[in-house]
Amino acid sequence: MPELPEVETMRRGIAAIVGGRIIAVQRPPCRLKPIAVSPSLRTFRNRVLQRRVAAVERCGKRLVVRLDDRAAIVFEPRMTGLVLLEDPPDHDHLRFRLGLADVAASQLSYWDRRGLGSVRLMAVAEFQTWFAAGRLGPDALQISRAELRQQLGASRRAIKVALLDQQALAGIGNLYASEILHVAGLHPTIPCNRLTGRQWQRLHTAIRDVLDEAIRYEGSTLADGTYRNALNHPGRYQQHHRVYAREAQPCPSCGRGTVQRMVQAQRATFFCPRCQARRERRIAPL
DNA sequence: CCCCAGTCCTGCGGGC
DNA sequence: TGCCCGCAGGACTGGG
Repeated sequence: MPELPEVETMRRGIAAIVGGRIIAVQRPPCRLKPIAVSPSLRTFRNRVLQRRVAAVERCGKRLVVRLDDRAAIVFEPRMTGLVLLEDPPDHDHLRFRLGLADVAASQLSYWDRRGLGSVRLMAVAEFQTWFAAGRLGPDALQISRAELRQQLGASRRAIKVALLDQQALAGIGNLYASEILHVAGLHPTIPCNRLTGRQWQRLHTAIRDVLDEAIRYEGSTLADGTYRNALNHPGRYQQHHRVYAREAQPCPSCGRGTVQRMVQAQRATFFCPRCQARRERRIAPL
């Protein structure tokens, strides 16, 4: 579930590791299937021990810990991964740990309940090649309106499905796709190539507004309680969701529609049929 | 180009 | 009380 706002909150939360020297790389004993760590732990250690953390960045839903030697440790939390300074929620799902010296934070932990996430050490050149190959589109917070339209405009896919395409733009997942379309007043099934210029403008604004708002509330912690920030505190944006997981409840925007749930590309989509009508009400001519 | 189903993985809650 | 099953969905893959 960590999407752009949650990963950005993680990034801000671990800023205190910058300047730290890596003095340990551990994979704590765990009876569960190990998560993907590459290269092997031995090679990983050889390359990162005694290196310093130069910066902590974010690319879409990935957290990038840059080292002082043109390499980076890339955390990809996928559904249930957390990057923490504090002790994790439990030790059964603690998957990976960096020991640090010379900074207040003595360790950085990667915790992942379902274990779908990964930790990869990459040369920065390798990472950039990966971007250049188009595996990851422009970051959803950086993308311009023109770029957004360029990336998605020709597609016949439903706009909701297209927003999840990380090759088109990076950072939006299932939860925020529904929230963004609601704020933009767009029906989730509209094909991208049918959106008008005005609708692209609304979509672009809504992407920025919803993601910024979610970051301000430190992301969304759903009913399962999994998501935590770097200090093991839950997010608060779930209290401000307009449609996500609010099926059959009154729409908080118009107060008259009822939030509907549908399935697109095997994923739940939530929307208000009144705020997000397939055919927009046209402004009455004079 | 794009859609769909299957894969990975664990925990939770519904149904019986 | 327990067990099975479906569901959650991010990234990826193979088939159509």
